[in-house]
Amino acid sequence: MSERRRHSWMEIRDSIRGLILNATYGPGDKLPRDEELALRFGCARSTVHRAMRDLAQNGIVERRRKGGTTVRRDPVTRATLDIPITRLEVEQRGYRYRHRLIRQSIQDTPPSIMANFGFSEPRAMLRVEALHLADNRPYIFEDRWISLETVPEITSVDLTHENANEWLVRNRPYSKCDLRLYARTATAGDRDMLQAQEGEALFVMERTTWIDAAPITSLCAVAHPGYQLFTQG
Amino acid sequence: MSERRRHSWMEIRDSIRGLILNATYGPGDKLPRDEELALRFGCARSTVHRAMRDLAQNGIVERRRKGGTTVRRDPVTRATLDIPITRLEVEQRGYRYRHRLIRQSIQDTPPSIMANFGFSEPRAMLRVEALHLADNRPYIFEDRWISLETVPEITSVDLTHENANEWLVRNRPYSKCDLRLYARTATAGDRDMLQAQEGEALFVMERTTWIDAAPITSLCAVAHPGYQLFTQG
DNA sequence: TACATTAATATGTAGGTACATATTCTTGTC
DNA sequence: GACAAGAATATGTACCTACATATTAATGTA
Repeated sequence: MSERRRHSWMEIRDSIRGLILNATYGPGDKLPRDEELALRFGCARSTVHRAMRDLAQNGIVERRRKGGTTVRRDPVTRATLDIPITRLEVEQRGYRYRHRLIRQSIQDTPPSIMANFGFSEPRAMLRVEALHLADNRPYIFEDRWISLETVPEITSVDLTHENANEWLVRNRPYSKCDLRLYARTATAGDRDMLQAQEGEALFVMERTTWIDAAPITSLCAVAHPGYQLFTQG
Repeated sequence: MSERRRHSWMEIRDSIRGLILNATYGPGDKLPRDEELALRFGCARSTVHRAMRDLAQNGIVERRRKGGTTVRRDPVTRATLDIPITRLEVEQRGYRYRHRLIRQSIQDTPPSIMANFGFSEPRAMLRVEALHLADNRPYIFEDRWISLETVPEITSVDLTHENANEWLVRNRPYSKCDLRLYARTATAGDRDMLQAQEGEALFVMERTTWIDAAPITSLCAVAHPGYQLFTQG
């Protein structure tokens, strides 16, 4: 009698989302337990769980052990940004990539970098300033600080040849990454470095990474005028 | 004899990542099948699968049915951006939120919006221009186009009271979202609208959403000078 | 050789059981 | 009433089996 067809977790997810959409469960409401929903939908709890994980990941619901599942009170637009290594980005646009090391020295971290890492005291780090070029035109200028404690090998890498961006991404995975994006007006310094008109709007990406609690690198990347960052998918 | 302790998928994930990091498997290499790895690590295939899903999601490996798992040739920095509804963003910063409808009319889509949606022909859509304010100071100006076919009810919503941003996010879930971020120089129009100095750098977010293949909305949001977008987590 | 058909295979998913873990709720003690 | 200890409970995970599905590889046919 009870026709037990197999339900895909995406079907279940859409059903649950439907319940939220048609206001059966509104923002802040508690959803039934997984087991209860499984019974109701005629599927296994693991399938409901799979669906719920997806909804939670997409910011639709929040889940807490024992606390149950609640509909998020504040919907968000959640987007995944892929920031490829710069060489690849340049090559994918059909340009020839080049890279120029501008400066490299060991310095104490300034307040901005301390803030990014959450340091209360300055620390000595390797500061690397480099320019990425696309067909010999400036593409991105990066001012990067690298932890000497977490990444001691970096001092023996020839950064004129291999750039720090690539070396780190290939050799130091990170477990945490903070990203900060904003617009900045080009200064006189940018004019020479990025061939930007003074006063032109520049896109800035600040990125700080850690492996567990250990700081790896913090950088401020300023893109050439006209640069766009986008998601696909 | 064979001590079969339970392995968490995160342990397994870290082990696999370790294999990639210490160059046992380099970029482009094919990893062993899940089953083989499960045997090697002494855990269930499902645990390896769980670990692999995480690695795939974070851009470390790529998986294809029958094709197997390969180490991504081009590492990426993957970050999740949460863009809350603007009212919440304002209120979380401790300001009082207000919203002003500037203009509202039905127009044919211009080329830029057609490009965002992938239209080859212009279509009539509802264009809504609105300003979000924080403590009566301009916060974000949005120029939004809403599909009349996908969202017919929108014409009967009073957008002076409830803003389109919130109405849509609460009433129209999207299955696909394209995001485009860049910097733009303030024009004379921005000066009045956003109280920006002419020539100042402004942060722009373009966002286009669909439900399945049906277009919902495409908007261009220009933030006040000094605005920053960041991830946390 | 070119192309369609079929077999082989690695990942993906559904269902189920048992237990782990993090909270919340309850109860006891002062 | 305040606080600590313990019970209750919803989600999270590990393991297993059986199939589903998407591709690649192999095979057959013109």
